[in-house]
Amino acid sequence: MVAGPTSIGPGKDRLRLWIRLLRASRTIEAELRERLKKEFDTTLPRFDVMAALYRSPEGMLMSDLSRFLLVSNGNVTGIVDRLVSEGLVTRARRNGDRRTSMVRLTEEGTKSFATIAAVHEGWVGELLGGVSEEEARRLTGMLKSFRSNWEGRE
Amino acid sequence: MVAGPTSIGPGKDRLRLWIRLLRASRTIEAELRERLKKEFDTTLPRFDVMAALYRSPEGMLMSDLSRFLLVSNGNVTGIVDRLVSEGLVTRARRNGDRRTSMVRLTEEGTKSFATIAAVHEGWVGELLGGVSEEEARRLTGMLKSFRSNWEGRE
DNA sequence: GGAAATTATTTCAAGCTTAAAGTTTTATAA
DNA sequence: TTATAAAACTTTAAGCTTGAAATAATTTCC
Repeated sequence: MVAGPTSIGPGKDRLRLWIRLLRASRTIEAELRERLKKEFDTTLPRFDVMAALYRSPEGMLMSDLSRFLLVSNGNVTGIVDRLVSEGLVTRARRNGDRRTSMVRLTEEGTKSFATIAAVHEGWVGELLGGVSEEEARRLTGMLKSFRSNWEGRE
Repeated sequence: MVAGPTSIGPGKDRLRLWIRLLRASRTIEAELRERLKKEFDTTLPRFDVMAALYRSPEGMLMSDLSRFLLVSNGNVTGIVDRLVSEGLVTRARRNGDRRTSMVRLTEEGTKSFATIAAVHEGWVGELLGGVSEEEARRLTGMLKSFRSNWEGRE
């Protein structure tokens, strides 16, 4: 998936784009993962879950998290389990629907995330330093559009 | 890593770009992974390794593979182990340097990959259909540049 | 009301992934 | 030489990831 096109033809430019896209995101992701580990002894998936919860102080259901983060249900279960055992997150059973539980950041989790997020934003700024803010806005716009074609069919 | 910015400020546009980039590649990657599983009973990492080997009929060392695919050494060991056990790849010890072994596609592996790659290219064309070929070339160019800033330091 | 379907979540097995530690082989250099 | 370092690779432990199966609670509808 990270290799170059194996043939030439009509789809060639889109294939090249996809390979670039994947290499770029993997490279940046690897660097961020390494720094999160070294500087804060945490992981990207934990960071992702905490980021989602930080935006929803009222809490999120497990299924909200999995939908929002584009990962499977079972995956979220494990990550939340670990965050709970580290005291960064709570799972509160609900009276209304006893199948579900509300996941929230603890006070410690909130403080911890705020610290990490500030540094993280700086890292991203650094790693994407080759793109001007203006160019970043244009690229963002392009990326916004290109999913709509096929997503949400079936 | 997939959530939106948690603050506003100077790095905001780059952070937005990074989040878009990651969401886009994760969405496409997930779709491709699912199709590879359903249609060919294989996985993305296996496909990646085979794609790399397909470009190098003379073979690749394990370390070549790991460098090219941007993954760790130990990771490649496991994937190649499975490909070998499936008869798609061979590991040939070398006379010159007995620490290393040359990894090559078998005849079956070559045929299998060619089939899958053709279909795969079509999928990418479909999934990136919202981007014109012209636009794809421009985006590719932009992505090409934006790593050079920080990569290869230290 | 009660069977049947749906929804929310967890569990499980298999595989992917990394960093770190271990093994074997080759290169360096005193 | 022959110790020491370096290189190539594998192994290991821990965690991430998925899809499928299992569990439990709620809703639907006869």
